Amino acid sequence: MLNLRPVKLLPVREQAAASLREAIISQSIPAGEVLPLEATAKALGISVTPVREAFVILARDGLLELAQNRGAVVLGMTAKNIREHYQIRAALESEACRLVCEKGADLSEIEHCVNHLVSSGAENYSELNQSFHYNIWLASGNSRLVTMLSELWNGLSMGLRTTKDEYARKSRAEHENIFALLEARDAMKAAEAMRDHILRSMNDMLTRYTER
Amino acid sequence: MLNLRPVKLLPVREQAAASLREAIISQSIPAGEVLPLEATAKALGISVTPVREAFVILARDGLLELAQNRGAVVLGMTAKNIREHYQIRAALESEACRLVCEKGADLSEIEHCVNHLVSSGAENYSELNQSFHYNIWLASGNSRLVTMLSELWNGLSMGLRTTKDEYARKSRAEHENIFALLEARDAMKAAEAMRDHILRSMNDMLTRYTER
DNA sequence: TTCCGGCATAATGGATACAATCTTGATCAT
DNA sequence: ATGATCAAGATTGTATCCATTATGCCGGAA
Repeated sequence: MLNLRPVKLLPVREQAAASLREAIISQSIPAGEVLPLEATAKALGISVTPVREAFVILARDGLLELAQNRGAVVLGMTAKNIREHYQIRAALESEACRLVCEKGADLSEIEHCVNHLVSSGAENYSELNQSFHYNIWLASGNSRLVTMLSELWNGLSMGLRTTKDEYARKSRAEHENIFALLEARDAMKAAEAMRDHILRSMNDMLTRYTER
Repeated sequence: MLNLRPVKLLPVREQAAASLREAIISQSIPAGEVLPLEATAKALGISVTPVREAFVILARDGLLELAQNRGAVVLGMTAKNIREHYQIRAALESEACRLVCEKGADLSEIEHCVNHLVSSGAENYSELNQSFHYNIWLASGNSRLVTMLSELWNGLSMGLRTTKDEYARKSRAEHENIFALLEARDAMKAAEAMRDHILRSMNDMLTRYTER
């Protein structure tokens, strides 16, 4: 018989964290705002306990600050924030490249992503881009690295999607270059290329955020 | 008049997290154990609400796993765990060195630590070592990096203190070398030296953990 | 007017009690 | 021995309650 029982979803704290994350990075909730405990619980249709846990998660993700007796303050995307975020990503992702080279990991998934990125149009660029990076993290074999980078990605990178074609084209070329270096198992150069790739997109974001 | 009111300590959730962290990394609580909610709350002399938040914190630190409806499971210090931990530290700390060089940060605090490390005995090696690393993080100017590395340090490095003199001597020489490269503002070499330093201590830890 | 201090309100941090759901282990029949 | 049933215990989420603390307003003094 068909089992129609609803699948067990993520814990409520995770769902709440996801909802709030979405709202914060899309700036539906402006920076500086404080999130009242009961009000947000009511708004999400849940009780306060999982909301507290969600606040802890988001604070660890760098999206909130839990100030003493003053509640959860939404942190804005200041230039400093963006810079710090990308510097950390650069460090971790270049380490991932190094590990991939050193352990001679399988590259077929990564190659797949690169090929799609080159051939397909720009409409699903964002997903393919994420997929490319994610598969490198996976291939590094360091699961802790994967979770940390996933959290970072959710924390800010998701809210800072590149839309300009110009950037997408540059990115694509860099992806091909990185893949070639991974294939050559050149740990140093691959790590350096990834670092440059991420720091360049950091600069793109910074100009986009300051020029408006 | 003298103010004898007790200073406001950290939130209870942080204290609880610290206590449990200590217990886990010192292996007072063996790996695989599950931490019952009410029992731990009672053991810590607090209520369950902050304990839940502490569990979330420790799960993010990689010391616990929050399994669906099965509570908080203590994760052990397997070789894989240690390797992943140090690889991430290596990435972040070498990035810190790079940033210190690039921005030409003030090195006086770091120099101070090195001098003390060289001159003083081995009894307080651990604190001086931590202080050396911490001041590099600070000098990088990336506050997010500081918090992440602090959490990592609390998560595992604290529980894996080096005691052997042999290691301490090697470490000291490496610290001097790193400082010299920082002073020379040689970002590449300083980053590489820090990376090697941390990966070497990783290997020391791995042999210590597998040889017993 | 401007600045300072006290007071009242409101919200947080934490405690506690409780309902519902899930895991688990033991019992029992096949 | 194997497999299903079922009861006990734990977790997850809900609902309040209380003490402490931040904050804003108001009034008085310089």
